[in-house]
Amino acid sequence: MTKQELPKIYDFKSTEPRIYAMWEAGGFFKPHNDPNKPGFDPSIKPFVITIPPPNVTGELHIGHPMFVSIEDLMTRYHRMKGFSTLWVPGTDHAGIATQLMVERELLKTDEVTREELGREKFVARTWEWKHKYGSLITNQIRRLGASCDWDRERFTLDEGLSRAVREAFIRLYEKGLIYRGPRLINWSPGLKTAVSDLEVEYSEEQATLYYFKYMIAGSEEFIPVATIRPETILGDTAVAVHPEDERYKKFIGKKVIVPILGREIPVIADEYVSMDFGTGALKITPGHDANDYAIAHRHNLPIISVLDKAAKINENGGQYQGQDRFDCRKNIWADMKAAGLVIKTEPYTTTIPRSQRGGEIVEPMISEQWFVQMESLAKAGLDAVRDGSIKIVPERFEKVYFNWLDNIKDWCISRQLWWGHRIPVWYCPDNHMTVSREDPTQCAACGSKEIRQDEDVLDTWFSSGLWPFSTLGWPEQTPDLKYFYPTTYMETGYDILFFWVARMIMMGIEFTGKAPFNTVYLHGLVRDEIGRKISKTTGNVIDPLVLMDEFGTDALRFTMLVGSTPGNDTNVGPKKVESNRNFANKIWNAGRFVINAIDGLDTGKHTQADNGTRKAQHATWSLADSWIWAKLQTLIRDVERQIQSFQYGQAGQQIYEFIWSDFADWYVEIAKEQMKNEETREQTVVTLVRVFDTCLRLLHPFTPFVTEEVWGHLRNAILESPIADIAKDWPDALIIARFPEPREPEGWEESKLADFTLIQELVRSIRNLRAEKNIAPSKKLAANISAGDKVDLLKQQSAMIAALAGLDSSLLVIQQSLTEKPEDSAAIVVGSVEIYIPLAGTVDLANDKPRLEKELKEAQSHIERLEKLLSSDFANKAPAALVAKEREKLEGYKDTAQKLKTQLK
RNA sequence: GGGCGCUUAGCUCAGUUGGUUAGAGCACUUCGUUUACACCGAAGGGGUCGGGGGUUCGAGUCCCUCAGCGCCCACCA
Repeated sequence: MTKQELPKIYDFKSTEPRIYAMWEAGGFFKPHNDPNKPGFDPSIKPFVITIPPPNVTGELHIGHPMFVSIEDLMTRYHRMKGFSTLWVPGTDHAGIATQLMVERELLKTDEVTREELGREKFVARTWEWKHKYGSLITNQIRRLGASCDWDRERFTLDEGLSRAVREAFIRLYEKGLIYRGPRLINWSPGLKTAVSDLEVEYSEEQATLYYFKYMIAGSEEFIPVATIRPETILGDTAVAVHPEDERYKKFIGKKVIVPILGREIPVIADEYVSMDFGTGALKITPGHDANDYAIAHRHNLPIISVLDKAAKINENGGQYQGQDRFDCRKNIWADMKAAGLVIKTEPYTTTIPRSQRGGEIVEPMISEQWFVQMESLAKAGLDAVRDGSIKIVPERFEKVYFNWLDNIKDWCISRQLWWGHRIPVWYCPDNHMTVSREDPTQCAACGSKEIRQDEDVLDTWFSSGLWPFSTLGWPEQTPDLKYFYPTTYMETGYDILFFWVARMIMMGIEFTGKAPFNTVYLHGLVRDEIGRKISKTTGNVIDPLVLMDEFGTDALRFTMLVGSTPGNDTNVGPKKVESNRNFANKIWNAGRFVINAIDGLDTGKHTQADNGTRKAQHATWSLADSWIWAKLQTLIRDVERQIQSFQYGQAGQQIYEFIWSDFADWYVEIAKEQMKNEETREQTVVTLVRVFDTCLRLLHPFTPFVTEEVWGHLRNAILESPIADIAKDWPDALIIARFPEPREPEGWEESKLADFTLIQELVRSIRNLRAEKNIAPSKKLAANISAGDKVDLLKQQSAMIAALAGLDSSLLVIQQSLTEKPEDSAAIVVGSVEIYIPLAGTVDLANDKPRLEKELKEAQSHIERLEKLLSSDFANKAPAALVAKEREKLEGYKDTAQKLKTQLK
């Protein structure tokens, strides 16, 4: 492939699908060491991630690129490191979300509700939906470049995982950790199902506090009580006061009359009641309030439910029966007012419990549900993190995790939904329970054939909690499970630490005896360009598909990775993605340049030195060759260290800067010069190739598409060139190439770095002068250089300096010291080096003085600072090397200052 | 009521064993279409690192404290 055939602009649109198809068809996403295949070697270390399964009916949102970018980076990095790498993909049945979606669709197309359709048909319908649209999200995940082993794709409701769910339920049940019973739970009236504590969100809202009278039976006296939910008065079974409260002590043990209903209920004493809050008296509604429920238990109070499943007042609500909870609130208050029981109302800010899904107000209600007893599970989960079996990144989330598990409550796992894993419990007419791994045909206790299965399904998170091992075949001891479990990293958002991560840990330990992963990496949430939470109502939704269409997948991925740090939220907007699109294009064009350089090599003229021989030829390298190679070694070390410590953003940033600033802006420009010379040409191309190849390898986990594409072209170009040996052990695709390792010892050729930095400074100063003096870039300048002890270096590098700074080589004089100061020249001073640019006639040199004075002033301020520093305790207490470095700097500035002073005389 | 995070250039953010002129992208100014790239290049301008105190030879980085913003957890009617 020659330059003409490669377009100037990287065409990600046609490249990405082609590259992905190539990877997938090539089997590159599969672990190279597969326990199901002959030749399996158990001693090879696996690296495993199970994907946080997206909702099967979901569509790509901006959160997906975040986790895919990170997990794919982790996966690709380890694959390139030689691990037998497996990223298990899959989807979640997402009970409520999916059911709602299908219900909505059903209503629209068929105008029937799910109840009208019936359970069996509805579930069938949902499966249809899943088959039809389930691949939408996985294809979108593919588009992000995810290198998952799609042959191992799983679904939480598929046969194997359903078996796992049933096994897990039964084991917990047999252990006595699962129980069923009426408890106060959070009820979602719209969805008509119980939800767990975690699914309730509390929002601060303006509400009204209603003050009213609880009349003492047979008396004109009353106890004032306040409530936010007057309709719950219907379910009151006591009024509680503090035992020490002088105001109400006399009423303890007496009866009060429930407004409107006229029931008599006791006045009780309980220390829970705070005397200095509200009226100091508390109405007790055990059926609809968690605290009241607890108090009722202490005092053996009856429990009255007044709401039905739709949150309408039930038969216990007397005349209000059938009213909606909020209508009842108004009506009962009006009636109480009429009865003279009302004291006052006042505005009040309080926390309102709302359903995480849909946002409706959730009601605490008594209901028959299934629970998992969490205490022992939580303890094991705590220990695993405490003893270091599991590490959480960033560490601060460990505290959050501990805090939650330390205060854990039993988990309500039953949901009154149809889409999900049905609870594997059957009842006979005598209400014997049969709990079974296989669907039973008769009651285990009485043999009755008339058994019916529990109507409820399990909380979606119950099956997700098994994900790291259920996807690998558990409860079967499959080869996959034996080799790939426990998995390595669990990467997900901090927002589901409790929902998912904690439960996977607890269930993993419970069922497999092992922590399901050794590291939890938590990423932050994606916010919009100015840091607002993304929501449909704000209208700031960012569609990743649009971003990919416009800027390419690599650009989006790089944006996600760079500038974000573990556990912190990230702002994303099109501008960032655009600048990273430019980066992809930069890589493309750097590639074009290198390929072009290879194509320029003349087969006849070049010896076929092999790679090893070239490696030994450092002595023949130019300063620039050594410099870029030395910087590359540092880069490799830094990137390795950063990836190991999960600083992916930093790693990406460093590679970016190396490619753009060091390689493209400096080395490539120098290479253009070096390639003009037959003697340095081949070596230059070899350096270009080796450095650029390393860059592509380093970058591949970040921006897989463009690196793979360019690398392919590069490889082809090399293989057809006289330096083909360089690529002779390269694999077919970059995705399976080895990740770079340092090739030289630390600190290799450090002196070259300093030498090159001096050249850079000189070149910059000359360019600066040109800019300041408004000298046309095309104008070649003459220069006299007094180089002092750098004379040999500058003489050797004169061609390079001339080329980079736009000097005329034939008018470039470099001497140790000039015999006399050139007239009519602008002077530049860098340390001991003085450069004179004759500018007579072109510019007015009279006004050159301020420039030099400014520089002198600057140098002097440095001298002052450094002298102060070096005369302080710093000189005695700081590491010697550091002190020496500062001394050297001081000498440099002194040189500069002194020379500038002479200039100014 | 507890806990956590953030506060660094006009904007959005990096800056992990404390090391001495604090970085990037975008935006801005000037110049430039030199055969990798104008999705580019060159040269610039711009920051008392939220305030105060402390530890240290040395603090954006560690400790204390205050302030503002945000998040999580929590049973006060």
